[in-house]
Amino acid sequence: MTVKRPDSPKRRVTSTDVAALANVSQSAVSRVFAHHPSVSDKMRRAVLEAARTLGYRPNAIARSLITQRSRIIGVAMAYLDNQFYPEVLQSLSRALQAYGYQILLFTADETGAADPMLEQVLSYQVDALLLASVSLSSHIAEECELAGIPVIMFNRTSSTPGAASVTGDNFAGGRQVAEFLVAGGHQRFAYIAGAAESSTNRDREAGFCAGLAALGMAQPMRVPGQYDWQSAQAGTRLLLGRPTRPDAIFAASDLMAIACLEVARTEFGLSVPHDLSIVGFDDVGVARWPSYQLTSFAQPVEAMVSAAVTLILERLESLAAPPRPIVIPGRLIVRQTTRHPAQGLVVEDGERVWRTPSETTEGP
Amino acid sequence: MTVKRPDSPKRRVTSTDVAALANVSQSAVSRVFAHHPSVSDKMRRAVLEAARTLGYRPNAIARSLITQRSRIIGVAMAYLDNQFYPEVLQSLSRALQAYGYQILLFTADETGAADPMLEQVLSYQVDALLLASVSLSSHIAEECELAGIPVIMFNRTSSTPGAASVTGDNFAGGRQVAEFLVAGGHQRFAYIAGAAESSTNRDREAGFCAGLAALGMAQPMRVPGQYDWQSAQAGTRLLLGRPTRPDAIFAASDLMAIACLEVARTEFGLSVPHDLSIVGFDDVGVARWPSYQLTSFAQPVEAMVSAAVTLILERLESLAAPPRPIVIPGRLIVRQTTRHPAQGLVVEDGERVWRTPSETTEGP
DNA sequence: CTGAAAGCGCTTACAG
DNA sequence: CTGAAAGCGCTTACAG
Repeated sequence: MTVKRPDSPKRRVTSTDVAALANVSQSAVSRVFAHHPSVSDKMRRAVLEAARTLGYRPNAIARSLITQRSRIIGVAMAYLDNQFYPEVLQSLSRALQAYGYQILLFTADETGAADPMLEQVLSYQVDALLLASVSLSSHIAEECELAGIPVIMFNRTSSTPGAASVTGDNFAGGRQVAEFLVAGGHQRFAYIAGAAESSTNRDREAGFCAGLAALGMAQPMRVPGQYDWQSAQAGTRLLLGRPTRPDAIFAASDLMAIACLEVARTEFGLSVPHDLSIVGFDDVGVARWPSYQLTSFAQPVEAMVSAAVTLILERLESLAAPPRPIVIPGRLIVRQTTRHPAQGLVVEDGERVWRTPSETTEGP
Repeated sequence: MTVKRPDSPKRRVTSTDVAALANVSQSAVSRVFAHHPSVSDKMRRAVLEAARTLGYRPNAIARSLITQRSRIIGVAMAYLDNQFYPEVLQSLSRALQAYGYQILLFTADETGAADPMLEQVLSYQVDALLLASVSLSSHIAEECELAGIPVIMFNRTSSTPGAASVTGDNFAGGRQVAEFLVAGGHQRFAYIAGAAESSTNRDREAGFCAGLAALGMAQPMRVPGQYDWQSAQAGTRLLLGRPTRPDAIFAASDLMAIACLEVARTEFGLSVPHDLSIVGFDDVGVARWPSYQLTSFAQPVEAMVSAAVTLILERLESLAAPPRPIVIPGRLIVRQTTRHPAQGLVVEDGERVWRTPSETTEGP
């Protein structure tokens, strides 16, 4: 009644094979590779030698089945053309590998439909799911939590209060951008929105509007967007085609800010920042490229990733920790796409940074 | 003698639970979810309803253990700051998901050490490994093949003859760049190299040199590089600081070409392409950005990914197919960073493309 | 079409 | 410290 195997090219080496060669029990082999304390040196040596001879590696699949832990973290991500996400992915992968966890990558399909993905996530018994796509509905998160899989939102929040999430300080970022632009003497503000349903867009926009309002400025002109190049391009054309155009545009992401900058320069012949100031959000690598030198509110990838890893480990390796939202503070990095206020700029780590009056203790 | 489970928050629903509720055998549940043909409609309905009630999903880990197939493809990648790789990752993920395969992502650590990664790849019983990092040694490929795991090289070749690989046409690409630049009337050529040990760099450089030689031109000046921004920047400074500087630079990747372009413009005040022509390789998204408009040899990501998926499926789902190298042809996309020859440009899919004299049938 | 049972390769309580 | 054995949740040949 042996189960027939689909033509496996070669049988893999198992702990039983190693045990036979080393003349010990299969349990002993298992104990050696699990670094179980009660193993004699003699046995350890025998097992390791036999394992080396045969080229044995423990089968993580079998281990997962019995331990109920796959040491696999599902990561759902989209928008890989926004450089922020590859940066996160690389950093996250390194951080998790350091703790012995691997990443099973899920990307949304063209339609953005999350349900086929959900089935896979649940099937593969991932230990936790990191949801890093703004467009994926919270539904998937609820289903996973229901199935006992911890969900960590990344660069987004959940509608569920108290859910685990890591975000930059989107509201404060938006507000700082407003304060910075007002201090720089700008008069007519505009906002190029990210995806309407995303928490990042909602908070960045709310912060920007609140900041302007607090300083007695009119609310910004607003064009819709989707966190992509196309929509930012279209939005910029709309804004700059108006009879009285804005003199400061805040775009919901760096990618969108760069699209805006390109349109302003090449299609409208504007000089940035002389005719128009532009601010982005994320501070991705391209923001530093000489042709752009984009002023941007920095989301610190490393700190956000560390926080996410902390949340994951808390949920997996201890019972005590309740899920919670973590907000990572950021800084407004001031480069060449904005007219600058006379005061309030300080240098940190070789970058010029804006400090809002409330934050700085230096008087005039 | 029940194995104690580390405090699992909730027991997951198994096929046995579903069987009990539906009053059928566990095998029946398994057959329904495996789409086994011999299942009565009545039973199928009963099972599916019970499954829905309980929120059952088959456990892919358990399935993997018995079928000896994880339906997981390991993907080893680095250089995620080179936009080419995120594009590949996104496309590959979609393509594999369509066939029911998932991606387990491995990234090289800071030291570039591949061995810890190797252990993980082998442990997780991936069905195949796609090696997409130029810096990872072929050693890891050999170990995997030895363990019965098919390895597909992506955007690199293997020293092992006949190994499975997918690459752009690096040699032809380099040669076309040479022919194009010579046709454009350039005189002094330079090459900014990618990582010295990489097959992509070797072939691109060899093609470029061969193309120049065939047209009776002197060999290019050469500066070393690492496929990154820093080295391209440094290399460009070296090249442009010479008493007789090149009038055409071919960089081994778009990322390097853009770094080169930035240095030429901002540090040397050169006008591109008036004073200097620059050509990249890959045709990533940023190459199309208005500030760059980079002439670049395009590696078609979709076609390369399709070929990789084909190779993977051939190895996994049929015995017949021997591993083989696949070379995907590319096109030299002509934009604004090069002086153009009077003839030989055609328009395809809205892009200007260079056709070498040997390829085109149109007379003068 | 359906069920009972073996077995995938491990971990771990139990007994010595 | 060590071994025999149960069991993780499936798939599948076998028998009916």
